[in-house]
Amino acid sequence: MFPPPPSRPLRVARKQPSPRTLHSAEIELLQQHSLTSLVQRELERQIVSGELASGAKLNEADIAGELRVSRGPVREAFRALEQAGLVRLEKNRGVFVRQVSLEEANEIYEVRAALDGLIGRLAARRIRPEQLARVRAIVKRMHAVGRARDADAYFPLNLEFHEVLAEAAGNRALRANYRRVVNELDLFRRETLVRNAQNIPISTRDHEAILNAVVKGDSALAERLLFEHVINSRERLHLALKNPPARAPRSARKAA
Amino acid sequence: MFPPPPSRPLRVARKQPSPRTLHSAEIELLQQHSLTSLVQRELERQIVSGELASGAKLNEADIAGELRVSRGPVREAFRALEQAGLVRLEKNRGVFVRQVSLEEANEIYEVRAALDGLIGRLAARRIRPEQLARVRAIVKRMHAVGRARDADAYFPLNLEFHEVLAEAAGNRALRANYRRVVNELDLFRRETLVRNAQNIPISTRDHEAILNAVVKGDSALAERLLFEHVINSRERLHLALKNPPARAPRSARKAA
DNA sequence: AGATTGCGGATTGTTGACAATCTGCAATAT
DNA sequence: ATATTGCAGATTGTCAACAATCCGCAATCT
Repeated sequence: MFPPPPSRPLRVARKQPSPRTLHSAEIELLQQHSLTSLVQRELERQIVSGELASGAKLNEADIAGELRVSRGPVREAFRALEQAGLVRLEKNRGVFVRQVSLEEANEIYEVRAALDGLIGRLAARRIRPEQLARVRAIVKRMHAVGRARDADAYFPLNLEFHEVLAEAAGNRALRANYRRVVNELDLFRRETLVRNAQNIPISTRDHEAILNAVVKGDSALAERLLFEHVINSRERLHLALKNPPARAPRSARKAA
Repeated sequence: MFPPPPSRPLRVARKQPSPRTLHSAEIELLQQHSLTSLVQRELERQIVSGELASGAKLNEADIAGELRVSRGPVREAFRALEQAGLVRLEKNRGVFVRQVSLEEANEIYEVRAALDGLIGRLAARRIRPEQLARVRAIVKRMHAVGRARDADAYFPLNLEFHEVLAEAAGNRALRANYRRVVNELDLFRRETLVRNAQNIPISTRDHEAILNAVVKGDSALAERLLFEHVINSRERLHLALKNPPARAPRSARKAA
């Protein structure tokens, strides 16, 4: 096992006798973040992007070495990531990328449905014109992608659709909670790797109906449609898991 | 400023040559928790109990000294508490017990309403007999306390009522999210110190109606009633803030 | 007088070292 | 052959020291 080539260091050069003039914005931005927060962000990125597989073990020393940082900030980042639901800590054993079981995912889906319902209710009333334009554009692209049965292209569009609506709801607490829940569900989806192109037309129809409700400002309808959309997504996921489409459905990877 | 008398140490005696026999349960329980998790739990307790006032500054060295622990575990606990929404970190400045503004509280109330709605929907279907008995008993005590206009006694009953329902919903992810949200709201309520005895009868009537819906297993009704109960609580809070009952309403304490 | 600059103490950020625990494997015993 | 014991290396938990930053106050300048 070779030590990976040390990637770009996170460190914000401690001593900065460099005469190069920094614009004040740059200075403040760099000074704002501690090493811990940078490590946290980087690990979060690697986890949600799938670079770090579900269930993978995170070695303190290795990560510290790769990011050119001592173990302290890494440990602090671990504590934050645990609260965020992205990793699991086992005392004296190590930390692992969280594995979300089907049962957990089912529960999380319900929470997400409730939050998405509220998002619909609020967004229908508060969405701003430029946000509405973005949603329209996304749905338009969904149609194109759907005709091509391109599941890989559809996936990020789906995320973006819901992201814009969450923003349009104009409630920061709601958005923060929503993000956390979606992150956890992504952990599960990444593990199961189920992306059924068959469902794209159904999903797109859902999105179109939601968009229409938001356009009309019908908050009750938008709420109901979004809630049901999430629950239906869950059911479609169950079906896909029972009838594995082509690839293996559940690679029950354990910790390394 | 005298150094506070060092309270009981958290430390789980490193070397334990003590011959006293420990029951296996004790051993496992102590070994399970790292100092970090114990510090975290202790600080969380102090914050939600109000021992640490909203906005108070938490000094690493002081806390470490009081708990007989080095600064490392304290810093790790801070990171976890930040993600839990209980403290705010300012780089190179320190950590402070989070202050929840009225605007934030309004947003959080909406999130709580959505989660409580889901709790009602699920609890109406899944509540078990002994949980139902507990809810009945709580509502009964609420009536007694309400007749006495005893706001201090009513407050914990209110918490317990919702806690039991959250448990009855039988969804761990929901319960975890709900707890976090309620914690944040408690932060706000503790700051405003509004406990209006006038509202007890109204609140109790709400709870009774919710209980009836749950008994009937009417999930749609329970969902609606719980959602509206939370929103109405928020409105009552607004009224109480506008018409300060007796004591000063908003003691805008800044950091120490 | 009011604003600015320059210490000095206090506090936070980071690091490396040490202690404790776990894991895997080999040696031994049954 | 199987189970148990006892290392040795690797990994995590904790700590104390060092570096960097911030804050308040006095000295200085305009």
